Amino acid sequence: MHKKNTISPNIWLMKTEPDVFSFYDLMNAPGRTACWEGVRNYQARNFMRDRFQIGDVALIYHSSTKIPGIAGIGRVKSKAYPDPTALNPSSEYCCELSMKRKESQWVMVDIEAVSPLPELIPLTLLRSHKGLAKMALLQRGQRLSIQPVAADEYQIILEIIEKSRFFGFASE
DNA sequence: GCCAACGTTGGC
DNA sequence: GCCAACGTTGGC
Repeated sequence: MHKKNTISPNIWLMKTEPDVFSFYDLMNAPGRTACWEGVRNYQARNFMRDRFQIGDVALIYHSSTKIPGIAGIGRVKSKAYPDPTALNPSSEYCCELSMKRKESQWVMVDIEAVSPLPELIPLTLLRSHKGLAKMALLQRGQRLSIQPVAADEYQIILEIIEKSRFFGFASE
């Protein structure tokens, strides 16, 4: 039985548009680490603020692109801290409410690239796995940019990665 | 580019 | 606090 404790890391799925910032950009960032700025959804923010722990796993997902899917694995390197772009008038992430209150209403975390996948796991492949049917990402109309991933779902994803390492997705 | 489905806003 | 209108997300 899975027992929740402070040792086992949480697993998160974090969406990004690769045209804006891809997993490969993260790989090439100094220290392979970047701050995950620009999250502007309360539920996603609250996950970072209340639930993110250093050492948590982050599955980096590419959205709004030709082949959406999981591109790489990252790790949470910091606790949540205020996202300063909310207070930057020249940033596309500038936030009116934050400006009015003179305090960022948004948070971010530092994410480190751990390893790219042998190949991107397409959304279509995730959909084809029965064991992932309840995964948040796959639910109709799901748009949340930061989602918790269940331990058993993560295990299935790791198995998919292991298979693709040797055989590619042709084996699926 | 379309559009379904969602989150947010604001009038009442 | 309701809910219609609007804006956004994101697969296709």
